[in-house]
Amino acid sequence: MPRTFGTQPTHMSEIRVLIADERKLVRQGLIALFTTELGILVVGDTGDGAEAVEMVRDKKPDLVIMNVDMPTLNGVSAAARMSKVVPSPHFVFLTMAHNEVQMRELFAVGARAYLLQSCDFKELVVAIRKVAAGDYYLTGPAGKEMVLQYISPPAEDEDGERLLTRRERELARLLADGYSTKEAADRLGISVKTAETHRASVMRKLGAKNVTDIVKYCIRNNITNP
Amino acid sequence: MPRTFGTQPTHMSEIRVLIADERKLVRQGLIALFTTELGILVVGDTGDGAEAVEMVRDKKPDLVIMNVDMPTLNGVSAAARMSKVVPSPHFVFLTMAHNEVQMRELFAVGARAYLLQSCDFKELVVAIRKVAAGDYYLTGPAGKEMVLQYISPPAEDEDGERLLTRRERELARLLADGYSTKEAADRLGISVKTAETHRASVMRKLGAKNVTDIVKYCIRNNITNP
DNA sequence: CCGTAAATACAGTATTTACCCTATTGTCAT
DNA sequence: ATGACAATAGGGTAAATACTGTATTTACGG
Repeated sequence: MPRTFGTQPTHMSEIRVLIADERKLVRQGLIALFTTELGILVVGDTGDGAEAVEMVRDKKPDLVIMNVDMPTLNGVSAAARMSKVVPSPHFVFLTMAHNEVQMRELFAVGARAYLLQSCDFKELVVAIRKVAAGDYYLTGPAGKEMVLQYISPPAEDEDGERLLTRRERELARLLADGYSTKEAADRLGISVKTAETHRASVMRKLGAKNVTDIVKYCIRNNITNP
Repeated sequence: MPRTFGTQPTHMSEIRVLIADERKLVRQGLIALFTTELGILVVGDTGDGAEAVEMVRDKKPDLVIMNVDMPTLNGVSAAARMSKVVPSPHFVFLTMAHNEVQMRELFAVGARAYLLQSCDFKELVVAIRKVAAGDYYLTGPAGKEMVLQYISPPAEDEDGERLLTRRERELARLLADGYSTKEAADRLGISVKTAETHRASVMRKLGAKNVTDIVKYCIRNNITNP
């Protein structure tokens, strides 16, 4: 296991943590909480997905605490990028609302822990220690035995929910957040034409007749808020 | 002003704050941050809107820091209920993403401050002190001069729902139901041009930038379902 | 009854977007 | 290598929307 070498002259070295959450207030709050927690060191924090990838390269954290609901770069794709960095970190995901589909995706891209933001800080610490020890952690209601079920099968889609690709979902989210196709294209750094293609795919796959349907789909699936 | 009596034998008494956010992790983080901030005392925290109302009654905070995106009881209606408590607190709202319409609604129900969760903790402290001093605070991009514009004239009626005329509301509903402007016009038996006028009025009144905002407004106000 | 404001209705024109195609590249598993 | 699929992008036409006006109807206080 790559995790068992590199930073363990004394096997009681601190767990190096990177915090990725678009809400600075939340990051600051977590940092404040971690200062009282021995054995866990926050080596960096960022509100931007792309920057998070950079910081993983520079700071080489043992694990990344990431908010799933990051509009600039969603958890799934951000995690996928970070996984490519040489000493790849583990991932602890925080989510607003439990979402079965989302959870499957996250474990598919290498998540080690999945926690609700409504959880207690103590629980987060427990999760971090477990993950740092090479273990998995799933929040209460979702049983631990579920983990194995999630990490192995890529979770095929029969609900008609996970048929969206990464890019399609990112676009759908931006559209639901009120951005026009053009604005969304700018945000994603792609051509308007490409964004239109993705949008068309989203609408075809969801059976959406217009943007309104996309908005409602995203609200129903906790991808965005009304 | 009701705020100037009750808890100020020494006018340097602490500002009593109640934190209402569904995410316990965030509440704990804020509490940790506030412990280092002199003059601000967190008298309670809750993740439930209804409980928040109770706590306002019991703890009599000077102000309530509330997350707008609470599913159990949304910010607008929660604030409306709390305002009815005898020494009614001021409100500092935290939001995930800036939303013009939402902001109007919040100031209509008595908001004193409106901040993004991506703001710095220092900014939150500034906002709190301003509000405690009887002032208003609006996050950076939204100019301060906007405040007066929002607090005095907007929101004619209590619910903020009847600021739309009959026709405008009918159209908004159809749009939120997924009909195009043209289809909605047909349904209402009016010209597309007229429908466009109504739609423009709706968007102006709600501060909606596009149809997406209208959809969300209708969902928030139970005019349609997601 | 009358004046005024608001609501409702509609038009023309310029610009933007949606929506239909096709097409290339890279990745990945068979 | 080959087929499947994701991601990228362009072209062209119809549709939607923005912007700027105007006219009729309704509501209401003086």
